[in-house]
Amino acid sequence: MQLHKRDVVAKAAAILDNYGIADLTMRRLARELDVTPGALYWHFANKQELLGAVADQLLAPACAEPAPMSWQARIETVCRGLRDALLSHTDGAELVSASFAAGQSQAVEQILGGLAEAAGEAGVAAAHTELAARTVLYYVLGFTADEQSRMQWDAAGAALPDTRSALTDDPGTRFGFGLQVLVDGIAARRTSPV
Amino acid sequence: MQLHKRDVVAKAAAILDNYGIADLTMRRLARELDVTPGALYWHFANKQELLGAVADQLLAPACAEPAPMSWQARIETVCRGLRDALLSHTDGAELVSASFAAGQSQAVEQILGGLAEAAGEAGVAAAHTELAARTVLYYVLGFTADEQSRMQWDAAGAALPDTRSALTDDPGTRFGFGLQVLVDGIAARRTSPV
DNA sequence: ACCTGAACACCGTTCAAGT
DNA sequence: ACCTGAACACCGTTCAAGT
Repeated sequence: MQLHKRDVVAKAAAILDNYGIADLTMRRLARELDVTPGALYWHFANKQELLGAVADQLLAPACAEPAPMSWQARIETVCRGLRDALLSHTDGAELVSASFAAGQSQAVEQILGGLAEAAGEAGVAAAHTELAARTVLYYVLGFTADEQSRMQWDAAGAALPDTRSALTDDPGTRFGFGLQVLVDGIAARRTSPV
Repeated sequence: MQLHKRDVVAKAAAILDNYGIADLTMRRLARELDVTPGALYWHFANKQELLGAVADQLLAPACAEPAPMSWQARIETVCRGLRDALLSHTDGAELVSASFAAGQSQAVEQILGGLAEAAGEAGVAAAHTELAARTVLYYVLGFTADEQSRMQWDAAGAALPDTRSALTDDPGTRFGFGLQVLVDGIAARRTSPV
């Protein structure tokens, strides 16, 4: 039967989850779909475009507009949602970072828009809201890519020492620290009254 | 004559500068050094280790300990030095990000140490200085990788519109905005008097 | 000790030709 | 319109064998 874009994206996501981004190749994807590599190029211009489609599917849950709330809560909600989405698939942060860098993720642009809006509500000058949004995004992508690569290293390595304290070792708490830094920093950049 | 590590790293840096990271392959590097690809594996365990050595050479100018100054100035100095080093070679930010993610850059760890020290001077609790340092690093790497990939896009594309205002378009100024957000955010995280 | 030769197991992409 | 077959131009890594 016919190959559809959505089947290709779904199989790509499955490979990502089961084997990681290094094994997500056009040839392997074609093999698992029982087609020739060339067939994929009828549906996607190139590998980057295909990866962008996978990234956007992965980010769909993080694109929902949140209910009205304070700008601080909105930034926190968007960032936690983004991190959760990235963590939901193996190498999700790496995939999304690459797609963003290649300008192939419409979903990231949307998330960036939401963050910029929140920065505007915080009182950041209109000319700087986009900068504030990008600053936050770089943090979320950097932190989560790091977190996810450590998870893989840990999974293959020794057991964790049980001297864990939530304040320094729980990834969610660690993530929150940087988030708080950024929220406080944005508050300090306000140029207009709220 | 004999192949030395430093010759390999120097030639790799030259390929990076002239053709970009996509063309920095083990086979091409070997060809330009007039050796067989296998020869490189006598000197380096794998490609990641070699790229780590290139990253560390590139970052050497950013590793100098700065003169005594306020913690704010120190963070700014370290970050500007890091960005300058990344911009000094084509795809420098991408190379360093990859080497850092692979745990192959001793220089990045050193820079991270300097940032953590500055956070400590700012009054951030000892348990959190490393988190603060990473937050800053993710920003510098993310911003600069983005900046550098746009440079390549612009170089191939149309001329820039001349409606440029330094406040929103000069990359150095744009970089400073996020830096200020982080510095102010760290100041807000102080738990002990300075 | 240091390097070659040759192989192994792959890549992304293109495109004439088929159905 | 959609896909195959086959090619093009590559990859990283290993390792017996040479010097």
